Amino acid sequence: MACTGNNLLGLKDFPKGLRVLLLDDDKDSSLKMRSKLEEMDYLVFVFCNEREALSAIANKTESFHVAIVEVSSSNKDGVYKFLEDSSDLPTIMTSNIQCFSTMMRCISLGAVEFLHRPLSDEKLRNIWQHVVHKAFNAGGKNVSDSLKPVKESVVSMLQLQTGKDEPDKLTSNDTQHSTPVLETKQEASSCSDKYQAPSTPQLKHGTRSLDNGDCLDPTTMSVEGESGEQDGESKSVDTTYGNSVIEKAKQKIQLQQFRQADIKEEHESADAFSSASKYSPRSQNKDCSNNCRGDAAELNKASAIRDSCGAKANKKSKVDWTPELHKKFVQAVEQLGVDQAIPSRILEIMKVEGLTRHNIASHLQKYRMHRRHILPKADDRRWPHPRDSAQRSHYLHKPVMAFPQFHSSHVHPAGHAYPAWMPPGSYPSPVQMWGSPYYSGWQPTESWHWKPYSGMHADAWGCPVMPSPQGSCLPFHQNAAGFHNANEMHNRVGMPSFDAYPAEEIIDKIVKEAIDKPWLPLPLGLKPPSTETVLNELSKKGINSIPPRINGSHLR
DNA sequence: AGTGGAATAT
DNA sequence: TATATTCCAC
Repeated sequence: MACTGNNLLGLKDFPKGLRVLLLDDDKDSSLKMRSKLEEMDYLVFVFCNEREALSAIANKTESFHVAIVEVSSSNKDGVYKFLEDSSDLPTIMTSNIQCFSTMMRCISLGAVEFLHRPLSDEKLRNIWQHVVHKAFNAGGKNVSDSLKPVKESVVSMLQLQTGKDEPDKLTSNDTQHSTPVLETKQEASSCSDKYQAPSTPQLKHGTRSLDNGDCLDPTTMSVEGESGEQDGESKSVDTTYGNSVIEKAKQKIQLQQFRQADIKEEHESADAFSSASKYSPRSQNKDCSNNCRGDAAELNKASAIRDSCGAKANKKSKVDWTPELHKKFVQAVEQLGVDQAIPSRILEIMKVEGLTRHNIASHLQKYRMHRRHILPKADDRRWPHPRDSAQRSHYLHKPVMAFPQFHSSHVHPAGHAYPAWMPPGSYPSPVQMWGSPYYSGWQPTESWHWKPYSGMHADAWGCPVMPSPQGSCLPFHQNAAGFHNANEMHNRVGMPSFDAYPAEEIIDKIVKEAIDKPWLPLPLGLKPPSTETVLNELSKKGINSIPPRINGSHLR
């Protein structure tokens, strides 16, 4: 399989004999990978957990040329540890998960490349590049014994290649990697320090502060639940991590997380879901009592290196109310009207597979509770008479506090991912789904797990979600923005404080918007007024037609 | 029996 | 804390 191209004859059977450390706690996955690699003439050594792998490395230093490490939501700790402790070994990450921070952290810890599954054969075959790269970048003296032969081999190959006008492809259809690598390596010694993977934008090892590199995102974890082992190489294995990837992941998340919740669902592919238990760095395999392949893997003995990893575990039973899901929920509630929103109907409208009435009831309970906090006694309130400004203010100031959520959805419209370099404080934390999106301080680890998909928090509790994309929240957002700056301090549960009241004119604006544009959803807390009152009001404002929404029918 | 909703458990 | 589960009235 390896070296099939004509021009590879000169390269002999180069990758042959390169020793690959394969760390993957999923048995099936590692077996597949192993056989592929062996087909390519690599020598593969499979490990189920990082301990075994690390001890193998320690016992026989430099006995591996390159490592391939599978990272999943449940084994990140181990993987990070492995990366930390095996800094000398070029390590390629593979994963089903689309978690940017995980990716970033791995790279920061020294991984040379992060490949998303499914892996193409080409990617796999080309892992030798990292070995060569290291061989030439480690500096003349520091080239380890195991790398010397590689280096010499490559040098001789290059000499053989001299005279050919073109470096050529190493494999029949390799597109990007091999050529540049081969071209560079002659001057590699003069090449500066970086050991840069051929296709992965990479940070210098250890340069990056990892203070916030934890992981972060159950939503992301959900992604990996997807039939990871779609062996078809159909998907392009693009190592660049563009927004499109994130977007795709986001789109899938919802379905996946419910699929996984469904007990009947059997084929869970590479990674079982463990998002139910929050990931806590540095607590390897600790909280895995009820599932976690990590445990199983850890129990494996070194002698059993090449097998016995299995134990796919657990189905997650908890529904993860991702922002998307919540958005859908709120949408349904809005559609039904808060008063008429009952679990069964919400369920109907949401049409989310796997979601049960109970799930919704539970969420609804929480939702209502939250609203109650925001709008204490709101139910008893009546649409205030504008003439009585004191009363109006009294009635409105609390409902109004929900507006910042519009801000959230507008300044950062759903579907827009923030650049990774954007300081975390620069965008509203998705964590504030239930509360104010304005708290911009650092979140506890488990709290900011949505960060990578920062677009996802677009809707917050009570934020009326538009059924159609009209940008219709804008007015509210603008209004809200006017006062909310004075209101950035919140209590510990993220609820807005009510100390500062919005300016009267802002309230006026909001009310006016609500009246003038009845097709927009009412801001949270603004109860549809009685027809009578409204008619009164409208006539005062010179409006004679009665918008359908105010008339009692629901936005559809 | 099925539902909604509050209370309670995990 | 978030979500599931239980309980109870209807």
